[in-house]
Amino acid sequence: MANDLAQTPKASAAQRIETALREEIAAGELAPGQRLDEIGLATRFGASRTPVREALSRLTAQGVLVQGERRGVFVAEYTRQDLSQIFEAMHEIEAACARIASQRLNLLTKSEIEAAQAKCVEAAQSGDRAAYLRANEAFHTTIYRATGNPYMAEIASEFRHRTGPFRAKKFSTPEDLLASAQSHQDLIDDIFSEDSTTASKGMRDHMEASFLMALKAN
Amino acid sequence: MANDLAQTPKASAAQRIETALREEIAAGELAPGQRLDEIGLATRFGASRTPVREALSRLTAQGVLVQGERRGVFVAEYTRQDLSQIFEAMHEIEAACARIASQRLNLLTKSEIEAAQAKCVEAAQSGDRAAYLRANEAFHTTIYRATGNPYMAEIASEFRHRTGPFRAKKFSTPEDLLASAQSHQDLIDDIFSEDSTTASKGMRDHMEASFLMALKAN
DNA sequence: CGTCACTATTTTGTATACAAAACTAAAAGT
DNA sequence: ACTTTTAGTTTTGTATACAAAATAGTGACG
Repeated sequence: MANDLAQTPKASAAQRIETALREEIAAGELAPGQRLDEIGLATRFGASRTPVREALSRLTAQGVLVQGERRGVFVAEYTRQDLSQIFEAMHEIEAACARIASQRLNLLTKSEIEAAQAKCVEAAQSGDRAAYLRANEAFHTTIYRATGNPYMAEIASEFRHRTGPFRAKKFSTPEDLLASAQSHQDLIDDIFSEDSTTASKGMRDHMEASFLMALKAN
Repeated sequence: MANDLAQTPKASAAQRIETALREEIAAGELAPGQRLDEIGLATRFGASRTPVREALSRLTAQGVLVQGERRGVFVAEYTRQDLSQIFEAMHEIEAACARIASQRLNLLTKSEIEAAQAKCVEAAQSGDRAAYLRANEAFHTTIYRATGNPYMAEIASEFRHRTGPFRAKKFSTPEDLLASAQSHQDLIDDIFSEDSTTASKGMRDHMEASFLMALKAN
């Protein structure tokens, strides 16, 4: 039995680098607009430029990075307008997920959503911000999966990744965590109503509240 | 002044290969499920494996290609279920575009949409199938642009490209063209109502009708 | 006759090397 | 002093080489 601590025992270097960079960007460790030089990353990850280039190439194709005018790849940097448009698109996609999920509910997906929400509540009550961020992520991912549509789920995940750096700062106070968890509960009620209009409106409301919370943190 | 016939004078080899492959796949020259071997492509394009790998990597990230279980990259092959899921996602995104567009109408976007529709009607009445396909494409793209949200527009375009090979066969009869044009007109009415619910429902109806037409053609 | 093991070939992933492009900076000329 | 040119350095893109993994093929043994 392999060591569980070795997270990705047989992942290629390119994949390791890709996910590592994605996480760092999502966590805001790599600031938007920052330039990523290949050789630096190569030495940092103890690899050559080849796998680094592959990782950068894929992240660029996903919109996490952007290719500069002349030279270099940069962490995607968004103007206020860009951000508002990206969030608008994200809201629409999340609402569509909620809509589809509401039409395809079953005992399994329902229990999965409830389990994910339970973890959110737990993290919120203990005031563990990092844990809540993870649980919140998992909650939304659970809804994506509940659509039963992997294509829909993938776009939604992609947008979540894109907006990661800008959502990272929210949940500044313990009260925010509890408010978010409550908002989740309202959303669940709307989705479980199995009415597509109610479900998508519920998600829009939740996303709106979440967005305002993010704005407040900046 | 440079020669206009040299389409991409300073495009990198990797980009040339990427777009060439994308077009071949969209045109159906490379069949779904077909394996793409790096060395073969390299010799075919007169390049080395490095730019080929970069192109394959990006196309994989975009879902045009898929990585096989064990070995090799393959042209994405969709099962009936996959297709239904992809179309479902596409419908949702198109509906979201219609919804946003309806909230952001102005004289310019209205006239653009009407102009695009006029070309559809013209092509439909003259029974020019190829022209209608182009006009239809332009019509939907116009709606994407009318959202004022390039991110939304890009996802929508992406899905339209993905489903291109499977929508190509529809519009078998001249009556289909006229029916589609009429469906467009209904859709325009719904969008111009400036009621987001009506607009998104209108697009859903249109997409549904269009989808059924595509099914009929197979 | 079938199964297992071992070798050989293909294929992928990574490293390194090199050429071309572009930015930087310094020097020369006006 | 300012522009232009030109050398130098960084950086990107591509090619080739090599190692590791995987599949296929071959033969031996049950």
